Parts: sequence; structure tokens; C-alpha cells
Amino acid sequence: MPELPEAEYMVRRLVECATGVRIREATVLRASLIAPQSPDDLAETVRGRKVVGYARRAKNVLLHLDRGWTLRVQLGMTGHFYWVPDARVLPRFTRVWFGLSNRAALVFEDARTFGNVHLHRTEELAAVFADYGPEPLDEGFTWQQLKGSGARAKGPIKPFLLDQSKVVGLGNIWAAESLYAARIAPGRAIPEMDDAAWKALHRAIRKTLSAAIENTFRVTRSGEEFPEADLLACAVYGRLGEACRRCKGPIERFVQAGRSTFHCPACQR
DNA sequence: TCGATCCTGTAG
DNA sequence: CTACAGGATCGA
Repeated sequence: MPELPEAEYMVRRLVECATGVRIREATVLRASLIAPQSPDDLAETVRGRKVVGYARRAKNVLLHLDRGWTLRVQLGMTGHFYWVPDARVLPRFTRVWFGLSNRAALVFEDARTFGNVHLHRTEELAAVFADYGPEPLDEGFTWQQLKGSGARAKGPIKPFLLDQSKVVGLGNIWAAESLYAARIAPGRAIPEMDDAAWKALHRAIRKTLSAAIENTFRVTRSGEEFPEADLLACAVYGRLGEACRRCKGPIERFVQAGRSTFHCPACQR
């Protein structure tokens, strides 16, 4: 499920709720989600480790531990990672959990089990992320950089945006939303992108993701539930047949690279 | 660069 | 029952 905004939300919540905690023990309920070592080895290594910081890279949630270890949580389609006050009442789809003091726990829940929990030496992280493109919300991310990453690409723009080696953090929802905001058709061939289009797309990506982060907080604060990203804030995703907010024409859906793509055919070119 | 695949849940 | 799901990876 989660794309960059939801991962960012989870990290910020961890900072709020679980700064300075120490892991007393790890419990793996689904061994296949653990790598590269065995679940027992992972549990052994993290037992007694203090969490010295939380961070996000792309859609990964990172827990930096003392003694040079980092837990990397890939959330997959349905993953959540968060602090709970009482491990005696774990969420239904808990796959891995880390017991803290006072019965609290850090929980990885993942209904569909496409996510995973990997343990790395912290100094290896650069290698782990070697194929990742730039962070779209970083200051240094420019439209020229985005254009450059598409220099030799030939296919349509939307699958390009899902490719984490080009730019990280976008998934099926926010890729579609960014293209809508930039008024670019998802099927537009990359060689047909001129500078104005790259600029518009770059701007739209940043605006869309920033707004999505804020919306996640807004929705969650009021509803007190966990962040199911704010689909109400979507202009096209999941809105097949509804009226486009700009031109009132119907939103359409088609399958592209195996994923459903929503767009307004009238005002995205 | 595309399609298949991993696995499980929910909505119609 | 079928269709579909916000991700990532591998082989053709």
C-alpha cells in the first residue's frame, strides 16, 4: 500500500511515539519475510539493541540501531510499521514484532505479506540503495535531473515514474495524481516530453507528495485511525467515471504495465 | 521493457 | 464465485 507519503508518515509517528526505545526481543510470526539472515539470527542480533534513530529512504522505513545495525522495513502493498502500547493485543496481521519495555512494541503488520524486514550493517546501506534514484522531496532534486533520468527511456511516462531507479517514492496512486496535476497523459511517450513537460511534472510530483503527507496527518489526526492514505484527496485515482475536477469530463481507467491507470483523457495530453 | 509471480484480503 | 488491490523482482 504505502508510497512515499505513507512511509514518511509512519517514520514521523515513530519519532513521536518511540524515540529512544530499546528492543527486548523480536518475534517473527512469518519467517519468509525475514532476510538476509535467519529469523533466529535476526532476533539474536537485535535483542538488547537501542533504536538510535528512524529514517525513510524511498518507501523503506529504517530503524537505526546501536552497534551499527539497521532494520529496513519494506512495506510492500499492505505493510504498516508502528508503535503499540500493549503487545498483548497485537493487530490482526502482525508478522513481526519487537517487544519494548512496559509491554509496548513495534509492530510490522502486513496482510498480504509482500513486505519484508531486512537487517543490514548500517555502513552497507549505501550499497543496498545503490540502484535508487533521487528523493523527490530533497532540495537537490531538479527538473533537469528528472529529465536526465529519462534521457534514454523510450516507453510511456507513467511506468517510468514507478521505476524506483529513476526517481523514488512514487507508486500507482501518486504517479497517476502527479501526471494529472501536470496535465500529462500517462501514455505519453518519454521522447515526446519537452522541457516544459519535465518542469511541470517535476513540480507536480513535489506538490502532490507534499500535499499527500499533510493530508495523511490531517485525516489521521481527526479519525485517529491508521493512515489509509487519503483517497478523498485524489483527483483521478479510483474515480472511474466520475467528473474531472477541471473539465467535468469522465475519468477513465486502463491497464498499463499490468497496473490500473486513472486519468482524464480530455485534459491530460 | 513487459508479463508473470509472490500471498492474502476485501468488495461486488 | 470473480475481480482487484497503493510493490518489487525476475526471466524472456
